[in-house]
Formats: sequence, structure tokens, C-alpha cells
Amino acid sequence: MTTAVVWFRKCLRIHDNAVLSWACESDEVDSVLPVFIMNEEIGAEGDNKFGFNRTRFLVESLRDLSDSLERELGLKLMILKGAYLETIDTLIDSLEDDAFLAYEYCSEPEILLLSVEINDLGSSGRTAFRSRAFPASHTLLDIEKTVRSPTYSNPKSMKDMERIFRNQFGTNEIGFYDIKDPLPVPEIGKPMAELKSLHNEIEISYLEDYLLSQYPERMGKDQYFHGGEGEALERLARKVTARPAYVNNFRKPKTYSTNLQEDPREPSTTGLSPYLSTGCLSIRKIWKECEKSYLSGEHSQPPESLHGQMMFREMFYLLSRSVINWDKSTGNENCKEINWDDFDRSKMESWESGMTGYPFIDAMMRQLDETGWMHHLGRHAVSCFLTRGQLWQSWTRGRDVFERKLVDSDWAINNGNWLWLAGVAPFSMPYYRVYNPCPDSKSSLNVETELAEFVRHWVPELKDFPSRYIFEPHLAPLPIQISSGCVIGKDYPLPIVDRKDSRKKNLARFKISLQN
DNA sequence: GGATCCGTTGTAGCT
DNA sequence: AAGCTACAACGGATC
Repeated sequence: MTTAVVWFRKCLRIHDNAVLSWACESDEVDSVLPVFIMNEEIGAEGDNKFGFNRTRFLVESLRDLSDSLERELGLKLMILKGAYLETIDTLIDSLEDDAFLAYEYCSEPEILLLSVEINDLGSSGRTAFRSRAFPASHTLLDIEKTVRSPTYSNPKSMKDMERIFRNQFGTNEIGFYDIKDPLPVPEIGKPMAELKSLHNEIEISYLEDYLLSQYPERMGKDQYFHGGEGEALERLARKVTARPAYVNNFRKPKTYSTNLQEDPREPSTTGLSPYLSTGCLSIRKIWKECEKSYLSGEHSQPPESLHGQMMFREMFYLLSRSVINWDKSTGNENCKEINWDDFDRSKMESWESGMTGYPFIDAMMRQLDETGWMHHLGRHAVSCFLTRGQLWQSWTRGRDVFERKLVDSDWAINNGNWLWLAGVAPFSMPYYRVYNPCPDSKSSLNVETELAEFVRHWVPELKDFPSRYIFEPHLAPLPIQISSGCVIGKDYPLPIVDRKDSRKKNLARFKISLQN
């Protein structure tokens, strides 16, 4: 008799889940054990990779997965806490039947290494253990196959990605890439595996209680996104399927003037990224939903279109697999060496806590901390500010903060975006395009209303400040500061750097670094 | 092989 | 107020 251990890692869903479908349908399998392993320290702020919002989103996603496994397939999700390899080792020993560990391929170095170690578990005289890494459904492309192709070279632009997509998928009769339909939810489950209880097993309710007791205040606040496959599919239907005109007209760079403070009714982007990073939503599912819209008429094209956004995601996944030291600033062929300043605790803390004296930057950093979300162009502005724009700190520091705090945190994409925005990657925009931390009325932004209101919401010190000075309050005459109830330097910080001087100096430094 | 073009989303200052 | 121009100026691909 064989038990399929279905190891959920990123693919926190039952639709389009090849591993789960295999376990439910294969003749090789007699019983099933769905497992999630929590290998990271969670919840506490500090150096860990899971800050509060990310943890809450994960726990909600696990709750939803657990419920749907039970409801649809009569299976119970087991959650184990501990290091991956040890946990798997103990688990297969405690099974009554032969174990067949089934999991999805993952391109991250740590997991690639782990899959070798997992194979070794089977070869060390243990006949009752087999394992299989299934092709990933986390990406559209087969990452391993693509980077191992003799014609592969690191993609740098959308043109490169279009070539890779054409080669891998071909096009069908209506000119779309020939991408397979997502798998349906399996119709029948298998019996749940028999298992004695394990010392490191934890209940989801324990995690929920932990969050409530550790973060009572934060748990009480509204959140933009709730984790889970159910939420993901509902949001997909509401934001994408139901809005063909929105999908067909979608142009990412044009989503700025709408509300930066996520409005659950009508945000400017789809807000689906947290569901993609956890795998609550299948990338094939959203790709195909966009296609349905595209069939109805004219539509935007990559790089700006929704398909274009997904292709950039694929690009970062490819690069993160093919570029050694993808997450490092040295020994990384996709990272130019820049003489960033040494770590400056004061500057970093001002940036992270939203106390730079630049209200637009501070508003977004506070929004990130409280909600786990920031609009994509806000991410551009704050990362440029930290690196080549103003503070001249290494991108890896900012990367760490984003990784911990963002609900859509994703190793390949987060590193890729920082490489790009710090101006160090080969696919970067020209480095002299420095974002202005103080939007003004001459830009395309709607200053009078939305952005000013956004700042007043997240930087309440400035709630009574006139719009004219709201992005550079230190320039307001003192009587105005006093009558607005916020004296700059006392109630809200003075700018920690002069934005124009630092911009000029940093442009020159960047040029020198490139010449060396 | 030198010139030209292009890269997902720029800024500042002027009219 | 929107739109223009100058700025600053890399590096790889393409012709």
C-alpha cells in the first residue's frame, strides 16, 4: 500500500494542482496525506522573512485550503513546524504504508538543493520511499527546460520573452500562445492516510490564536486582502472576468492617477499578486481569463498589458534560476557593482518607518507596514529614493524590508524588481531616470485630490496641511505650519536629505561607478 | 564596423 | 494646464 504525501508549498489551492490531481487519480496511490511545512519563523518583526501581514495572509490561505480539502475531497491538511528535510524524514518514518512524496518543482536554489537531499532519503537503503518533483504550475514556462535549452540566454526585454514564449508554446489558430487550460478540481479524493500524531504538528487555530494574542491591535484593523483560494477566485471573477473593458485597456504605467490607497471597490490594478505568490491562484487560470477578454476585441499588448505583466513575472523566474547569486550584490552577473554607502542605520530606519521628511515616501512606507501593500509605482518611488535617488544605500537592504512586509512577497520577483529599480540590472531603465519623491502639479498625478488625501491619511501629522505644501511641508512658511498644527522639525521630521542635491550627487556617483 | 535605435512606466523648466 | 524641450547619456542589439 502506498500513501501519497502531497506536499503543499506555494501551490495553496485545489484547482489546477497537478500534484493533488495525480494523488487523487493515480492507481499507484492508495491513500493521501496533504501536508504543509512551516519552516520559517513567523510573525515576529526583525530579521525573519515573514512579517505580520505576510503571516496573516499565509494563515488565512492555509485555513481556506484546509477547509476546501475537507469539503471537496474529505482530506485533512496536516501542518508541521520545522526544517523541511528533517520534517519530511520524520514524517515518512511515521507512516504505516510506503511513502510517495509528491511536490511541485521550485526554481529557488534552496529548494533545488532540498530536492536532491530528498532523493537521497530514498537512496539510503529506504525501499519504502519514493519522491517526485512535478513540473511547476507556479509559472507558465517550464523554467528548468527553458534555461537548459541550448539557445537560452538571459532575457533582458519583452522581445526576448516573446521569443521564448513562441518557442515553448507556439501559437494557435487565433494567434494566442498555445498554453494548456488549468486543471479542474479533482472529483474524488482518496482515503486519508493513517498516521500517528507527530510532535511538531500544529493546528491552524493555534496559528490564528497566536496572531490574535501577539497582534491584537493589528488584527482588529481592516485589511485589503484576505488569503485563500476562495478569495482569489472571487477577486479574479470580480476584477478580471467581469470587466473585459478594463482587461483590454489595461496599461500598467497608466494606473498611477487612480487611488494609491487600495480601494476594495475599484483599485487601479487587479490586486491579484498576493494570490499568485502563495499559489492561491493559478497563473494559467488568470492568463486564460485575460484571453477570454482579448477575444472580444482590441486590447493592449505586452509589456503594458496584463499578459505583459505575467510575462515579466516569467522573466524574473527564468533569471532567478539562470543567474548565479540572483539575490546578491556581488558575484551576480545581473548586478552592476556600485559603491553604495556603508549601512546607515539612521537612514534605513527613517526610510523603513516612514520618517524621511518626504510625506509621499513616508505615506507609502507606513501603508506598507500597516497593510502589507503598496502600489507598484509607489514601490518604484521608495526603492529609487533608498538607492540611486537619494539615500545611496544598497538595494539588498530595501529588498529585505519588502520581503518581510509585502503580502505578495516573492523571492524571484522581489529581487528582480530591486535590481531593476536600483538601476544595477542589464534590463534596467537608464540610471538617470530618478523618480521625484515629491509629486507636483506638473506631473500626470492628481495632486489636489487623491495623492494629497493619500498623504493626509497615512501621515496624519499633516492632516490639516494645505495641498500646496503637502509634499514638501518644510517649505511652508512658519505661520502656515503653526496654523496647520504641524511644525516641521518638531511634529514631523525635516527632510533627512536635500532631494535635489542628493539626486545630482548620486547621478554623478553612479556614472563613476559604471566607469570603474 | 560605425551609426542608430531601444529599453515596461522620468524630471525640470518653460510657455 | 497641457505640452513641449532640454537634460542626462548606459550598453546591447540591430542595421
